[in-house]
Amino acid sequence: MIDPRLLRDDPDRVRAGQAKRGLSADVVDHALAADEQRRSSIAEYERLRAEQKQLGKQIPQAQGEEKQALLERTKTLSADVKKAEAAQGEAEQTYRELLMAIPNVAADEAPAGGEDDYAVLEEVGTPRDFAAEGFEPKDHVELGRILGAIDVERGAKVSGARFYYLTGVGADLELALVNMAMDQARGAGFTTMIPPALVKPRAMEGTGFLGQAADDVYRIEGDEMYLVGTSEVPLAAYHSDEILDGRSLPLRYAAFSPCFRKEAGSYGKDTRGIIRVHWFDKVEMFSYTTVEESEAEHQRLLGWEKEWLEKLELAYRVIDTAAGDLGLSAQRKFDCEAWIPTQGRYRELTSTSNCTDFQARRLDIRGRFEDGVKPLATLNGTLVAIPRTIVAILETHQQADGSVRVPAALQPYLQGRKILEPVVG
RNA sequence: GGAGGUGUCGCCUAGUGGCCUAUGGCGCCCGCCUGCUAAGCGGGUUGAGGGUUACCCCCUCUCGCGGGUUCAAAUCCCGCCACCUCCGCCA
Repeated sequence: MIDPRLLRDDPDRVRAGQAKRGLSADVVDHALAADEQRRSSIAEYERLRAEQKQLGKQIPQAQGEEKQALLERTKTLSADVKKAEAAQGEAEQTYRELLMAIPNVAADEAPAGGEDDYAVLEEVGTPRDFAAEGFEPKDHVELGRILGAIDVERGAKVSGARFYYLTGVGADLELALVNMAMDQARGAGFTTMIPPALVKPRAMEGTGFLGQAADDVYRIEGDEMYLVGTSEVPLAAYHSDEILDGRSLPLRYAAFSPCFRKEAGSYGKDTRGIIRVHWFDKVEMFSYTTVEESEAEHQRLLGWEKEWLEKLELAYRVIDTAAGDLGLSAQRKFDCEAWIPTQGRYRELTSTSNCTDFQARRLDIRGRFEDGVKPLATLNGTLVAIPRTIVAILETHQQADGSVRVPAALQPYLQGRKILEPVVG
């Protein structure tokens, strides 16, 4: 939810924000009108209610006919108050729905436009030149089969398309990556977390995943529950309805959790392998801080993501996502994209978003500071999304014989293995 | 899933229809006192919204949440949620 103050005092900024995302500004005008309506209905209700309270006080003291007259008047007043209250509630809800539909105002620095209008901030490392080395790289599905690491056929048999089993060294790889990521996060001062992956509507709604993103969310039939698409959801909702001590900030959490995505609208995209799947595990970083500090915190999250990719010895680039490709809650987003040899292009491995006070307003997360109580800022960033990271590692570090070199930093987490050897021909 | 109990301000707590504009304590903040500290004394201390706006001030809502009864609800009634105890089931 954007700051209602901003909408009222500077609606042009909000309109500009809509335009930058390629969205209509109509909702802004509708929300402004609803705000007017809401305020006048509040005034009307409060006027009647004050009168009712005033008269109510006189009744116990009144006697006889005077009392009868008062009772007569308050009886009709009582009905008016009820009506006014209902009208106010309705106006309030209309306003709130419109306000909630407005996405966070993109940062000035974020590029305008859609998916393809990102800005490349930097490229780190050099994509490996397999032609120069004299062999054709195998893709991760083939490598996964040779190593006995990934079983997509049985994943499809048991759970359907876009499911997989990690087996043997594949399973070992996930556990190694998770432990390594958690060690890095712990070392950076994060509190480690294992959050629930099944949440109530409030958490989903509060993080902005029930708007246009709702198609991508699994809902549990018969219960008002959702499977999270990222642990950002339970981590943001963790402190909902709380007022945190401003001196305790920033609060940083790193969570390991499964993630579930319907991938609606992605039919035909990335159908091969485990680049795009309905379920995967992830270690996610999450920060609570002040709006003023959020930009610096965003850079720190990006820094930890880069540190992570460098330890895995991957070639990657950082992009500044265009406004139209930001989630509802985000004001700015950086993606780290690793080079995938068999695709000949960079693919998103991690992503970090600054949601400023957008989610905090929806979830009622505030901080107490010397100058009062204010909504906090929330930020999230991927440390490791398992399947894509495995894809990048296998494809990047493969050798001509189908074996895969283990990056030095990962070796201690893989029982000291330096090479993953093929188990089938 | 069944039965019973509980839910009041950061924490504990008083409050059984109008004098609740919610009590008292702890903690916290400000001040006084004081070699230092502690103690003592005085004051302050839920949050949201509206009006007004330099500051102040006024009003409404907020006793787990939502309805209802009533001129009037923390208080009575109904539903929901959370926690506790017991039973059943279960990894």
